[in-house]
Amino acid sequence: MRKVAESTVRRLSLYLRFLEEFEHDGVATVSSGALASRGGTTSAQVRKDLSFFGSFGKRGLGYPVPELAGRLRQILGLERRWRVAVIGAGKIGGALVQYRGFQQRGFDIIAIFDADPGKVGRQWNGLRIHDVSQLERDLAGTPVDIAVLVTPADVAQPLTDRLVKLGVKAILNFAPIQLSVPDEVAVKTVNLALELETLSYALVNR
Amino acid sequence: MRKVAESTVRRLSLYLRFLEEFEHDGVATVSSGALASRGGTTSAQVRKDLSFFGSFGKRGLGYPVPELAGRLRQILGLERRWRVAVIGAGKIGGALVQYRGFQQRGFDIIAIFDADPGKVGRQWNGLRIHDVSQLERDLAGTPVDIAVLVTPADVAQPLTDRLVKLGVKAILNFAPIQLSVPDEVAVKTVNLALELETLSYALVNR
DNA sequence: GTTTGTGAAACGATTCACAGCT
DNA sequence: AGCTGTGAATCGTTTCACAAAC
Repeated sequence: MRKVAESTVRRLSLYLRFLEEFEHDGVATVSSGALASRGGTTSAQVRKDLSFFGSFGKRGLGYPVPELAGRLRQILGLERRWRVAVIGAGKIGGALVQYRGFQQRGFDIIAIFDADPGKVGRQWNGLRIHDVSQLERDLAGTPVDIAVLVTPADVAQPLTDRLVKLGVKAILNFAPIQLSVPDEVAVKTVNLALELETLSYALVNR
Repeated sequence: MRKVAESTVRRLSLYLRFLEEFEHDGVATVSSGALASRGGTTSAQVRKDLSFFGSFGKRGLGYPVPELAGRLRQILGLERRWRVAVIGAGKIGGALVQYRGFQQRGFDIIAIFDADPGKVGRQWNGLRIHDVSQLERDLAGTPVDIAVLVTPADVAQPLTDRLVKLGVKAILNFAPIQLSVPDEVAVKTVNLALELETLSYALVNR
């Protein structure tokens, strides 16, 4: 079960969303074709994706909606809650902290940090913004699973090094920089400028 | 020159960022290896990526930094400015409007829309928030190249249809939904929940 | 000697197609 | 009859390796 493509994991995440809609509508079983059409892919792709993790369907019938949703939650690690620290209390950090989707999906923001003394001490969503210089002290007894980096590019790498030393095993990075981390740490970078530039490319190349 | 992989375009965008740093530091030429190490890829990959668009280097020497940067800007469509409309004046929309990277890279936000009467009429960064019901009237004489969708999922598709009818040719979508558009319209979806779930998957699978 | 540009090889992901179960 | 599960075929991307240019 090791060595599943990232593209597969992303699709599983989409399938889960669709399954939850089907579940909500009281649909009992769903075919790979139905799942595929909702997700812009093919039925063969859906079956192949699921086959990496087991066989959950019944031939001639399809997949039982609640069971498959449950298995996907299990596979994606959504049956437990994750402890998230947000580093950077700027506009994007603020939007993220407010975003209810985090909580809903099992991601609990347990701490917010910033370097600006004007922001430190303020409350956001009931959480006090801490001084990032106290990162090590404040997180000493508090395991953090995921750090969300929402800082300027120039401090992102040193902060990453500190977070890794604190035992953080996954980083969602919004700084426009390619972070270097040890192999055992997972990083996902969201780079808005880059997304816009792929659109710009698409606009000039047609 | 048609049919270049999206992964290639994304890397070109990264290379451009590095080239601009080299340019700033007064470096005159750069090898594919140097570019690769900054971007977490290989020298062969860099050369292959560039080879889709021409040959810009000198054997034995490397690539002339300012020339290559210029060519990449050209390829990526960053030599002109793009007109961007933001649909949705929520937290994320606000963060985007404030984000200086847009302006810097040639993306001018020319209009903001929202459905909430409490927000319509307010000023954001010198731009008045317009009523989204007036989208067609307000954009009638104003060509929009790119729309940034920052709305709830349930209104994203109908809004997309209206935007496409208005001639928008590219959409940066933050709504957690798979948009359907005609072939000639480019869509990039940024789905934060999905990014978090890939991290969650990485955390449980090691 | 160094580094590009590029066919060819290797690798990885998607699609096909069908046997096997319900 | 319908739909899954999966090897095999196909397609696309990355890496290799080397001749050509400087």
